[in-house]
Amino acid sequence: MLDLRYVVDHLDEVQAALTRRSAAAAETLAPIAELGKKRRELIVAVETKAQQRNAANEAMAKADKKSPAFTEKREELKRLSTEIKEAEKGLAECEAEVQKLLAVVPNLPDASVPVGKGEEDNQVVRTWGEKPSFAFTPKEHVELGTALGILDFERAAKISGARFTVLFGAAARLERALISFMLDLHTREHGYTEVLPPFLVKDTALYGTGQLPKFEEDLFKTQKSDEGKAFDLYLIPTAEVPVTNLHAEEILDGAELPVAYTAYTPCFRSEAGSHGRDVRGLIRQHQFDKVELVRFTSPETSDAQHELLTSHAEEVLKRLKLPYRVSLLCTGDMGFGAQKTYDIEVFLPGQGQYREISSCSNYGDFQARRAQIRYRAEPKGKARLAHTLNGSALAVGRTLIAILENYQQADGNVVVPEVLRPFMGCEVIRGR
RNA sequence: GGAGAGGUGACCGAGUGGUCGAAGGUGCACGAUUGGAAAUCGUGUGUGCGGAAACGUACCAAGGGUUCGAAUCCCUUCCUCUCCGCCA
Repeated sequence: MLDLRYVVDHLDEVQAALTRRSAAAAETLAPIAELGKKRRELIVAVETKAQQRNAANEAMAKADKKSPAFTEKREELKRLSTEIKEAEKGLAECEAEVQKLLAVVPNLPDASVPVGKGEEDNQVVRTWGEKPSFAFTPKEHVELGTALGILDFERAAKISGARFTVLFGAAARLERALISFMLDLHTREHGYTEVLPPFLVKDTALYGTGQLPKFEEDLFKTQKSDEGKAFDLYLIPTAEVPVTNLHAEEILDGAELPVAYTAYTPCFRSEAGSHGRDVRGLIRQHQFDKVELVRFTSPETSDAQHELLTSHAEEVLKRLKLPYRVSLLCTGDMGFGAQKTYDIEVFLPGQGQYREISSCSNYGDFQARRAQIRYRAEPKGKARLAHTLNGSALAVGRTLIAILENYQQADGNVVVPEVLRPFMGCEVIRGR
């Protein structure tokens, strides 16, 4: 969420910045600023009256309760009190209105983010690794996995419908190996603390990270209701939600920054708008595994921390010897809350193209303001909003695909990347 | 699921209608003392909002109500703890 005060006081500047991302979003700013001004006026009005009431009440406390003056004063205060309640109601409505509007305004893009409409305007900033060469036509993971009997889409559909997959044998084990490998790397070498958070969260947590109120249709919501007692939790779409909210409404000790967490969780997405895209295989699923990195930093260091976090995600691909490239997303392709995002795309020989396997974003104070995540740089200093960052490192299912496609052999078997062999207990996947 | 007890500041804990943003303690910060430290003493120590500031205002789980006035009384919800039941 943007800072209301800043929007009111620097409307032109904020409008210009947001226009780079979306003209439509920028148009909502003027009415917000108007309401912001109105809000200030209402606050002054309410507080002036409250001050009168408080002073009068103090006098009442000392007055003789039987005197006629007391009775008279009481009547007067009754009126004032009613007035205050009215005024407070108006203020609350104004406040609610402005919050409602502000809650759906996306973050301002960082100055270094290129302006663009969509994917095609993203900038490739670096490429790593050699694309493998094959003496045969490389297959896609669906074909490979199905032939090996380790990926089963039909049975998944029987149980759960479209966009689910059953992993058997070596694939299930590979998934688990990847999770362990990634977590070990991040905890032992990159300094992250491992977290295993709840997979069901309250709406407030989703509001904190920005999925709500605007993107409810992408989420799965539980509905256990009995006799008026609601149990309305959402399945997490990413570990970012519970992990970032770990420090919601907290004031962190500046000396402990940056705080770095890594978490494995399954992720659940209804992907309501994605009908027809990536229908085959496990690229786009309702449920998938992901290892996430989350960092809490000071504003001064968040850019450097963003580069660092991205490098941690890249390191996973380097160790697995999977070719990839890193793109700086343009304003039109960035997520709602991000101020700057790098996508890491892995090369999939079967598809003959790069596909997203990680997205690493700096959210600035956008999430911190929503979730009230603050820190104190000096022991007696003022509490300031922290910056939050997160990135996938990596999306496990897509990593599994990348391994199948990049390490496939002419006979349809798949060589296990060296670093995973201790976890897999074998060098080649030959079937279940 | 049944029965009971609670939710007060960084923490512990007092406070049953006005003088309470809240005693006392711990912790923390600064100062004094000391060769240095411990101990001791003194001072300070929440957050948001409005304001250039002075200051004002709001907040004692959350929301609503009673009252001129609520941390204190009433209602609802949420959460925590104890015992029993159920359960991986």
